[in-house]
Amino acid sequence: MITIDVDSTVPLEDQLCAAIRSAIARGEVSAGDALPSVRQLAADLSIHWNTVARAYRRLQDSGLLSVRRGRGVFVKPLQERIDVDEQSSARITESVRGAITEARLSGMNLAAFQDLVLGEIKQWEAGMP
Amino acid sequence: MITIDVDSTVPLEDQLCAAIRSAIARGEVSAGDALPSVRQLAADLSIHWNTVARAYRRLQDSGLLSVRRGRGVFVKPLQERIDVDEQSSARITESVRGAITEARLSGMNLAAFQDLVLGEIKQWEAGMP
Amino acid sequence: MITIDVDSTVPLEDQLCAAIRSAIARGEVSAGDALPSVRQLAADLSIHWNTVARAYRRLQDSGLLSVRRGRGVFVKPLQERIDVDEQSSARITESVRGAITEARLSGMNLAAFQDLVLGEIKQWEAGMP
Amino acid sequence: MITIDVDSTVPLEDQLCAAIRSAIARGEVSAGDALPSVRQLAADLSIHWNTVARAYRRLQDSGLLSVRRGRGVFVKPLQERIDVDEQSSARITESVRGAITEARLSGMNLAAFQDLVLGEIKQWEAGMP
DNA sequence: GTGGTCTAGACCACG
DNA sequence: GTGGTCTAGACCACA
Repeated sequence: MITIDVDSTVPLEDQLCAAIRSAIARGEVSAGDALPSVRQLAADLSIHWNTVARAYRRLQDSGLLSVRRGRGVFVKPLQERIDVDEQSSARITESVRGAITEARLSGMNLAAFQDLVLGEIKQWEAGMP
Repeated sequence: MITIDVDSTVPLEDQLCAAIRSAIARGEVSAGDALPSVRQLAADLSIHWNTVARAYRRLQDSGLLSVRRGRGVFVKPLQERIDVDEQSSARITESVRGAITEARLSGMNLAAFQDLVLGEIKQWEAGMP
Repeated sequence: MITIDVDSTVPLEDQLCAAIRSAIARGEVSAGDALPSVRQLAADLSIHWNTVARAYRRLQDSGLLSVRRGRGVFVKPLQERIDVDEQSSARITESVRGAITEARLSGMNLAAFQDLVLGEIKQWEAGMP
Repeated sequence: MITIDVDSTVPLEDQLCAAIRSAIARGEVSAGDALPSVRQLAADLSIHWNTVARAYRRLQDSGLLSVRRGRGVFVKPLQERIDVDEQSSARITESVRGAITEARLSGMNLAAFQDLVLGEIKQWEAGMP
């Protein structure tokens, strides 16, 4: 399910991108699936369809979606995605370091953090088919 | 070392906050240490001092820094910080999930991700005094 | 061989026109040769036959193809083509300038660019009957 | 000088991108120079400033410009551009082949084409400092 | 002052 | 029907 918070200071477009990325990552939509049309999703979220179109386009540019005029929007299969190799590896590491930064700043115990991470990974594992 | 990227779309102010948080988290500056003055840091980074002042202000509001007029800016010790438990726990989890999302989107192996995280944690451990 | 990229932002119709023009230019199909039928080509490319029909129509209008109902689609001989002198000269110059713009933007050496062009021309020469 | 044709079927945004690329390539604006502000250029061209902003952003994404909120828009020096190596080389070759395609389609003589290209290159040379 | 985001709605071209 | 482009103008955040 894709949801956004119109009261957040984070731009709707960014929220949408994140929500869709997350939905794909969690497997809620699979490769080849069609996403709601620009106008449909906009209506569901009560935002302007232009905002949805911009988010879809950004995700196409980053290789996650295939936006086809007159056809609709589709999730690309993993192997056809562009950035799998170079960029994404760096982005994952960056993400992990960001999490560690948060943990250290709040004085979290090293062991506690490790538990947290392993717990989240377990949930990931559990959700897998 | 605090660096920023003037070409990024991320506001300089946000970048600064993140960079200072990260420096504190990595232990480059310790509790009680003084940070460069607003004008000094602004000159070092070639940005407007107003931007630095606003970033310092935000970090003060979130309890990380102590800004004393005429004295300077100092890193607060952990126990004096405000947000240790309440918000930060949620933020850490959010961060970890973000990392997992990235990993899944790029088709990364579960075990590989776990290795990556544990490796980063080890580096954290090693850097600790 | 005619290929298209359904994920491109460039309209399929435009891609098709360009691909056919290129195939003719490269001599893959010669004057008098028949092109695949609208429905045949559409099936080969997995696109709507309407799109193919429109592309053929455009190329007919620009004098490259001859579409004969019930017979098929044929490549016109050069001398029967319409636009040999008038527009095309301008278009060629425009094309060349575009290439030069690209070269300059990427800081390419003048001599290197000249070599590149002469090399490509040689390939053209070699491919000629 | 940056001009566009509002009657063209080519999107204004695309025309703008091309015009700015060309202006940079021809050396009308140099590395470090400021471009007109979004609203200024829009007023000059009698189009909406949003369209200008989108074009500027695309050129930033492709590494040609540096768009700084609150500061303005600047031309990046060559060495700081992103795509100099891999992509642009392919794009130049593609461009050259496009020009050759046009030439062959219009039945242009091989020697004539070569002359045309060398002439254009001379103009490039002449315009260089 | 700058650019960024969002809404609103017209109009177009593609499939 | 789809998405794409452009205009228009409000509102915001940054420098």
